[in-house]
Amino acid sequence: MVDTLLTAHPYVKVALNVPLRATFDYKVPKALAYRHELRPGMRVKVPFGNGDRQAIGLVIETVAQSDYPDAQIKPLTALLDDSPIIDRELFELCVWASRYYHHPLGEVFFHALPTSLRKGESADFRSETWWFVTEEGAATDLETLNRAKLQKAFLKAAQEHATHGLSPHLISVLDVNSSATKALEKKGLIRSEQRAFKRARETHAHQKQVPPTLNNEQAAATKALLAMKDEFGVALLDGITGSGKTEVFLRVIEALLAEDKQILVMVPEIGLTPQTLRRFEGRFNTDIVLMHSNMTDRERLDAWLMVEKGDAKIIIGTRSSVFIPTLDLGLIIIDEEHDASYKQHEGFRYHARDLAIKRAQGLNIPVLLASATPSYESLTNALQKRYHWLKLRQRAGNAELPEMERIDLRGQTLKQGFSEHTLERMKQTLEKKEQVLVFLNRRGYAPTLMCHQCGWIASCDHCDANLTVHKRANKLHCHHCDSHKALLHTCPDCQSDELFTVGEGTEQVEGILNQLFKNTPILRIDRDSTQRKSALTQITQKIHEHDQAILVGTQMLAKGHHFPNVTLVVIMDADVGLFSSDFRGMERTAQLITQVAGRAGRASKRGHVLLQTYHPEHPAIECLCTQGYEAFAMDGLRERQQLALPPFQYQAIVRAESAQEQQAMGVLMQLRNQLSVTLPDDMQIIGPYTAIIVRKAGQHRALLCLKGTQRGPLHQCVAFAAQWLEQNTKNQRIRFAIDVDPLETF
DNA sequence: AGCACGCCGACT
DNA sequence: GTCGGCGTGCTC
Repeated sequence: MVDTLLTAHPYVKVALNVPLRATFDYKVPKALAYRHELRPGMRVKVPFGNGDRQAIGLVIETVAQSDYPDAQIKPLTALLDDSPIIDRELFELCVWASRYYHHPLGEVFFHALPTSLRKGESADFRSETWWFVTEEGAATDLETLNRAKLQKAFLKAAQEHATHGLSPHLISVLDVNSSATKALEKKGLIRSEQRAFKRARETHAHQKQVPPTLNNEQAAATKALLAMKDEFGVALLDGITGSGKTEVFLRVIEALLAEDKQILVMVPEIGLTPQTLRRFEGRFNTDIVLMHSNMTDRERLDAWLMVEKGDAKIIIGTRSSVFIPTLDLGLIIIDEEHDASYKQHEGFRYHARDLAIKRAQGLNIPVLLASATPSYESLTNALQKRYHWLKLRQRAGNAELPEMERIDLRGQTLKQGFSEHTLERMKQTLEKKEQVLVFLNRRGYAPTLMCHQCGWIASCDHCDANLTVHKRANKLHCHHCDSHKALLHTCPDCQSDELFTVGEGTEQVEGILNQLFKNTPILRIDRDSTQRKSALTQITQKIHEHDQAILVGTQMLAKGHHFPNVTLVVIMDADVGLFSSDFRGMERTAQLITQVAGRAGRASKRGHVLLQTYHPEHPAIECLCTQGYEAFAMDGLRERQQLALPPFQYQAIVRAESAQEQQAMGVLMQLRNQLSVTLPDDMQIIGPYTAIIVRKAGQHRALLCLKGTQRGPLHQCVAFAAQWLEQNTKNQRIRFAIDVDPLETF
C-alpha cells in the first residue's frame, strides 16, 4: 500500500532560475520518496543541461505522469529542505506575480529568496558552540589546573557562567581563549552544545520614549486603522510633511505587537532604513530586522530566518522585502508609497506596492500606504472609495506650511544659475543662523562638455547620451551605462583647447557657493558624495553641528531626512519636467518639489521655498504654489482621464534590445503584425518606436506599447507577445523584456 | 542564464 | 599542428 502511494507521483515539476517560460520534470528516486515527502516550495538539486551541471530548483508539484519522453527525464539529485522554504501563501503570490508580470516563474521564485538560499545553502541559522561546565567541572578546584593557564581561565569562566553557559559571543567578551576546550572536554569538566545562532541583538534596554499626544487628525486616523486590523483593506494615509504620519504608524504597530503579530514596514531606499530603525527602537522593546541591499548575504539570511521563524516582529525593508516569509503578519506599511523605486526597472519588473496589496489580500490583513504626495494611482483608488482615505492636514506642533514663492528668471542676469533675489534671501537666512537647502536634480559638475571652435560635444561611446563632467574626479561619466573616461582638455575633432562646460550640476553649484559664501560650510548630498558607507550619516552629523550651512543636493534630499534648521529651500530649476515627453513628468516634478519644500521649516520656524522658473505663470507651477499638491493632483487626474492615460487605462511595454541596429525594431514590427490579426476592440498598439536613448550600453533599443481599458485583453496580448518572442528570438541575439504597468514609457 | 559544440584565425 | 574566438542551440 505504502509503495503504491509513493509511486503514484514519481515525477516532480521543478522551476529553475532560468529565463525560460517552462518548468522541468524530474524523476523522484524511490529511496528519496520513501524517506521524504516532496512538497511545493521545497528546493531540490537537479542535473540540468549537457555537462554535469547541477542547478537548484523549486518544487512546483509532484505528478503521476509527465508529457516529456520518459527516457529523457533525469532523476533529481537531492532534496535540500525538510519543509518548504516558500510557504503556500508566498508560493501563490509568486505564481500570481509570474502571471501578472509575464515573467518566468523560476526567476520569480528565486528573486523572492535571499542569495545564499538561491545557491542552495541550508536554510538554517548558523550553529555555534556553547560550553557548559559539568558537575565534575563545577566541583573541580581551579588550583589543580595551575600548570595549564588557558584551561584554568576557561574553566573559571565556565564555572562563573554555569547556568546560561558560554556562548562564542560571551567568550570573546570575557577574552578567554577557547583553545583549551578540547582538553577540558576530554577530562569531562565541560561539555558542548550546538545552538542556533541568532543575530547578536544590541540590548536596547534604554528608556523607551513616551509617545507624544496625538492631535485629533492623528487620533482619528489611528482609530480608523485599528478598526481595519482584522481583515484585508487598504488605507491611504495622505499626510503633509510634518503631520506626524510616523506617529500614526507607531500607534498601530503598538496595538498589533500586543497581539503578537508581525509588521512589515517598507521604505523606498536603504538611506531611510537606519533612520526608521532608530525611531522604532526608541519605542518598542522587540526585535527589529532590516532588509536591504547593503547587507551581506549572511546578514540577509539571518534576518530572513528571524522573520520566517517569527523571532523578529518588525521588518524594515526595501522593495524585495515584500517577499519575506512571515509567521504571523498583521500589517504591511508602505512608506512614501509614491516613490518610483518600489518598481523594479530591470528583469522582473514588479511593483512592490502593488504586490504588497496582493499579498495582504491573500493573508486577509490590512495595508497602509503613506505619503505626503500620493501617486495618482493611489489617489484614484481613494477617490473611488476602494481605499480608506485618511488625511492629515495639520502639522505637528502648530508649524505652518512653507510659503512657496516663484522667482521669475526671465530677463534676469543670473549669477551662476542663481538670481540676485535668491542670493539675497540666502544671505539673510544664513545671517539668522539658519540653514539653506539648494535643490538641483543634476549630479556632477556639468551635464555637457563642448568645443568652442567646432561645436563637438562629449558623448558616450556606448550610448546615445552626452557625458557628464565630473571635475573633482577628473572624469567624464555616462549616467546611463556607468562608463567612465578621463576628462579631456583638447577637442578630439579639431584639437582646440577651448573646451567649455554647459549647464550646472551639484558639484559645480557646491563650488560656486563655496566662493559666494566663504565662511559657510557647504555640504553636498548626492549619489557621488554619499557613495562610501556611512558618508550620509557623517554629512547629516555635520549639518546638525553647524547652525548656518548650505546643503546642495539632488532628489536624495527629498527623501525623508529631517533638517530642523533649514528654513529656506531653493529650487534651482523648477522647469525641469514641465515639458517632459513622459506623461508622468508633471506628477513626478510636483512630488519632488513638494517633498523638497517639505524639508523647510519645522515647529517654531516657518519655512520659505523659492522656485526659480522661466514660466511663473505656467498653470501647473501656479497651481502647485498657490493650492498645493492635492489640488494639483486633482487637475492632473482630470487631464489623464480626458487623454485616457493611466490610471484610467492600462499599459504594458515590450522592450527589445540588440547589438544590431535594425534587429530589435524589426522583431517588434513582426510582433505588431502578429498581434494586429486578433487585436481586441478595446486594445491599441503604439509603435514600435525607438527608445529615447536609442543606444544604451551598446544595445539598440526599441519598444512596443500595448494599451487597453480592460486588464483581461491586455494580459492576453502580453502573454501572446511573451510566447511569440521567446519562440522567435532564440536564434537571434535579441533580448526582450516585458514591463507591465510601466513607469517609464520610453 | 549557462554551457557545450562547432567551425575559423594567430600562436607556443 | 592546436588554443581559443564567440555564433548557435539546448536544457526535463
